[in-house]
Amino acid sequence: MLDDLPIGRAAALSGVKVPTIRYYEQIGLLRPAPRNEGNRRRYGADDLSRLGFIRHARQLGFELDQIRELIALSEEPESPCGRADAIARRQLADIDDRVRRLLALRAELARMTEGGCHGTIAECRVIEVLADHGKCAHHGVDEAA
Amino acid sequence: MLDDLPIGRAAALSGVKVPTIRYYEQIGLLRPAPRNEGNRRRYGADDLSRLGFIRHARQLGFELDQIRELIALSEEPESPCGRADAIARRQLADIDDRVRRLLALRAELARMTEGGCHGTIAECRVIEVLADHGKCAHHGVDEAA
DNA sequence: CTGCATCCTCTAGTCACTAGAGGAGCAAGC
DNA sequence: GCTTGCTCCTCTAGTGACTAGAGGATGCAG
Repeated sequence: MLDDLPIGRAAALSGVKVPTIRYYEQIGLLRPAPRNEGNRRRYGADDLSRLGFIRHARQLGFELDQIRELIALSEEPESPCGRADAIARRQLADIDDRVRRLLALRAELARMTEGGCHGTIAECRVIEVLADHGKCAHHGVDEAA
Repeated sequence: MLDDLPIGRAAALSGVKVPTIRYYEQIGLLRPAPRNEGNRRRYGADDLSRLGFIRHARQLGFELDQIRELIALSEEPESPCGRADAIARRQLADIDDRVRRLLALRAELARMTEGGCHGTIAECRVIEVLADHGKCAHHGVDEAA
């Protein structure tokens, strides 16, 4: 009976770690679990289902605030689904952007490591390329500093 | 003369933000800058070059510890470059892995948003798919929770 | 001198967890 | 009943790479 599970069982069944479940409760993504006389949390099927939803959304790269919104939407079955769709589409665009950047970075690293490495640092393409930004093939990709 | 620059100029010329420069000095990636009588940091060409190296490596996704190591290597021109090459190759493999995962996630999101959205939450594929993990096309991609 | 921009240190926050200290509860085995 | 080992509890702080902002000092132009 999925109705009286300790947190360890809930973690095992949901794939979400014990401390992470506590964290989600703390930040309000999961309702506060009722406790037994020993003050231990007790979880039911609804909780497992919620955890699965969160886990799945995290895997898809949604941020917790987006997940919070998706959950709120899921609890209002009569509302229009445009908002959920927009969140997912934005996520899709974000992934596209990240892939594009990663592929550009990959190309540069491949160039760097091309032909292997047979000598010393003084002749090393990896160090050389990092040190000479004129050789940087992706100016404009500014995601840090 | 690139030999007596205040931090703001160094930031502008290197593309690394003022607080980030201070941060890099704090964590030892950048030597502590000499100060003028007003206790303001002064930077020279070598510093700008170092900042450029760090920035470029960050853009390529190297972690600061890896960058620390690459810098140490770059300061020993006679040493074998196998280590730098290995760091870069690992980064390449990491990017490949991330792209692969992102593409799998993209496929699932695309499926989710396919056909647009015309109704309510009760019929919403985004919410439906997140709620039903049997429909999850990428079991095994476990990068969170 | 005033005002504004730049610089300083320091503390704490961001995001999504994660680690661990110190203690309590629980159940099986003796 | 006692012991042992596992699970659970709260709380604090850490991770990585920054980032924000408070409160104050410096420098320069008007």
